[in-house]
Amino acid sequence: MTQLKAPTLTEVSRLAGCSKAAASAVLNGSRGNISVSDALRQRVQDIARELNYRPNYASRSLALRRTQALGIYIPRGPWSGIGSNYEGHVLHGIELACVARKYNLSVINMNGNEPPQRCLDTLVEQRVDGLLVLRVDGDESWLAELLERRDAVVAIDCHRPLPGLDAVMFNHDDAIGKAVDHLVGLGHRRIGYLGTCCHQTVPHNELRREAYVKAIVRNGLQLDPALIFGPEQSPVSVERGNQHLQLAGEYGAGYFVSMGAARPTAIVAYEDLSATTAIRFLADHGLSVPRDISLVNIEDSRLSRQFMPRLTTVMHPVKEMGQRAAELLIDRASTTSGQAARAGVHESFDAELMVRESTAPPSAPTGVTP
Amino acid sequence: MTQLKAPTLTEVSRLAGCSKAAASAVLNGSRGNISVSDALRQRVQDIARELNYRPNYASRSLALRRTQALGIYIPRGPWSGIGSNYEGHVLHGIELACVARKYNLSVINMNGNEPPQRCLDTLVEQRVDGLLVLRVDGDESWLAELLERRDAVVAIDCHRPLPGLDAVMFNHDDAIGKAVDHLVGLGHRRIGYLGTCCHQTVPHNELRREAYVKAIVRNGLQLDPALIFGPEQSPVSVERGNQHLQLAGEYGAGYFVSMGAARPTAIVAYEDLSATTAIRFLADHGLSVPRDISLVNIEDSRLSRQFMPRLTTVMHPVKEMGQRAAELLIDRASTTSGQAARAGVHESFDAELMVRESTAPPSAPTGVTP
DNA sequence: TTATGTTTATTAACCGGTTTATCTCCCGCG
DNA sequence: CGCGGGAGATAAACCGGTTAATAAACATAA
Repeated sequence: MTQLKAPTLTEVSRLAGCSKAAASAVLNGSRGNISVSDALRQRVQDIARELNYRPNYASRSLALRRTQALGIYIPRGPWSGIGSNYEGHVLHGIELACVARKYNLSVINMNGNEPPQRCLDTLVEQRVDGLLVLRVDGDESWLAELLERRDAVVAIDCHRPLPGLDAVMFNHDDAIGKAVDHLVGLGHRRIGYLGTCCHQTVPHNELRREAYVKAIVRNGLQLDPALIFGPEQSPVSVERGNQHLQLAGEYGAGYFVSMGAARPTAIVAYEDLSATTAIRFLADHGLSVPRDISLVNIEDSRLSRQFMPRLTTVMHPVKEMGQRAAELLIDRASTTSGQAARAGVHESFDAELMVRESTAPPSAPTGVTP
Repeated sequence: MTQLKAPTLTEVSRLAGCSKAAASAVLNGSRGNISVSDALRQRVQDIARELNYRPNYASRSLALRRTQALGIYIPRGPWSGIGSNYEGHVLHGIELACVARKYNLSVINMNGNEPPQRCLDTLVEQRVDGLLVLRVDGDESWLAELLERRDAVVAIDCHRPLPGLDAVMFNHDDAIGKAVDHLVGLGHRRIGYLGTCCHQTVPHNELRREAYVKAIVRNGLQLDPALIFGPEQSPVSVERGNQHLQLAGEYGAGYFVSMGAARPTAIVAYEDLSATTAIRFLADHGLSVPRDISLVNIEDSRLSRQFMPRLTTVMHPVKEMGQRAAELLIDRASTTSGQAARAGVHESFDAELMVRESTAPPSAPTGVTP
């Protein structure tokens, strides 16, 4: 069941006593050669307002070969899909850009319920003018087809630059760098990295680990591989899934605790679920954060801000990234230049350090031996 | 810029050597009187597959006067808009239903960036076949117009039954009842309610407070108005906004602490931001949860599960509610019965109690005097 | 006076599907 | 042989907009 029949342009023009073409020209700045007198213009506008006329979307899209809509594809990832802080902020940014440019947002996938191939369909069916793809990590073969077809696509958080693909990306070096610098500034010398324990490829983890290594070296510290917790140090092979971040926190904390006096005095932790689980584990083993060990978390959330202690966090401007991505996409979608070669714009976003309660100067002298 | 030209039905029919009508009938079970031979059917299907033909969405919508799309409107509320656990789960459920029924999801508003009147436009423009509206609380006058036009609308979490409006709703009585029963079962007799401190109407808060009163009475306990924290007990008039939930936690905890020995031995808290802030305040004043005071939280989130202590929570099946709402809407949108009088279906959802670490038997004898 | 332009429109052809009305076979039946 | 009827198709009219082609009216210039 649908509403009472909506007024059409034909009706408006009939009531205004003019042609459809004239009415059309009035109700949206026509790009053609049609011009209208002020009197007629006024008449059409009055009638349209009176009838509460709105152009039929399907018809307009059909005629214009343009939908003024963007699609968004959010694959299920190591995070919890939409509902996580990350996706929420990205969507907020995207929506801001869409509202500003009068675009609509069409959801293709929000929770991994649909295969990525559905993106292809959506574009071929011309439901949307362009596509935003979140978190391009593992297999991006399906993206290749989109790029080949010269569709408008922008990736948000693409783990490595893909030729010809526009993307907004995290500057992991900056984020981890700021975290490490902060800890070094507090006097820490033995800084651990608590990554994931998932054996499947999780690109962020690798990029962040590399960033950690760079930051340690840049600060003139001794790089100790034993201070890095990753899948190799995990006692159990963990599948990517709901629980793997918590398990990383637990196993990672266990790993560091088992080092005894050689354990790090500070930890950079991959994500807030890991970080908070780690803190709980440390507490269960008599270690208090930040008294006995400091911890910096990557990415922000309510959890980071509400936890006891509140987590010192380095966070990316996720909302702004979403907004920028949507702007890039709308630009690309509305560029008539058509088949021009793709440049592949890559924009990288720095992070911000939020100093809260989970970091403090090391309690013991910063030597290696107890 | 857009993709290489997509194949049209006309092209398919030309290559198959038949009419558009025949091709159309093959590629979607025609409801008309057109029948096609197996040979032609096969030929058309082969060609369509080869060309990777997909019907143009706008054209199809125009001809069918139906978009197979649902709109979702999420006003900015006391919660943080999308990105919160609540919205995330609702969306997940909605998406499940849409995928199952082959509907698309179009976003009208996710973060309060657009006024509700935009819903009207979207429906008049026939962008969507129906509308899901989240969290109908304060002013619902704009909804009246939609109902008048007999548009397909389903509300999710509507604070009170609106005549003629389909809705899925929280059963607050059940949720708060389970929370209070749990505490009573543990031996608590003085149970407080920590609501909001926002003077503006927040319907959930009122409904939950009423549910609290019913539950206390039902359990044969003495109803003590002093055990209810609401806007009247708040030292400061707080505007609805980002911080009001945290402030409620702080002021509410402060209020209960100030009661001295007469303070409740257990608290039912409105929301997890309030609950965790309250726990922090109590800790700052030497009161430990659950040792000195128990706390049950309403609604679940990562925060509830990761906090120390993990929060005992009563939670509604939000995902299922979203799913059911979308199903109701799709039913209503696809019912051709048209102008039939609106029944106004209301479905109420019970809650589940998750017992975790923030509740325990009261430490002191349960009398009123110290 | 005639050529030239400008303003103000209209007509009709799209866009790419769906569907109604119609038409032709071909078969069986009386 | 004549007729009804179903299977198998087609042509053309929609759906509701946009726009190229065109034309009428009028002013201006040569």
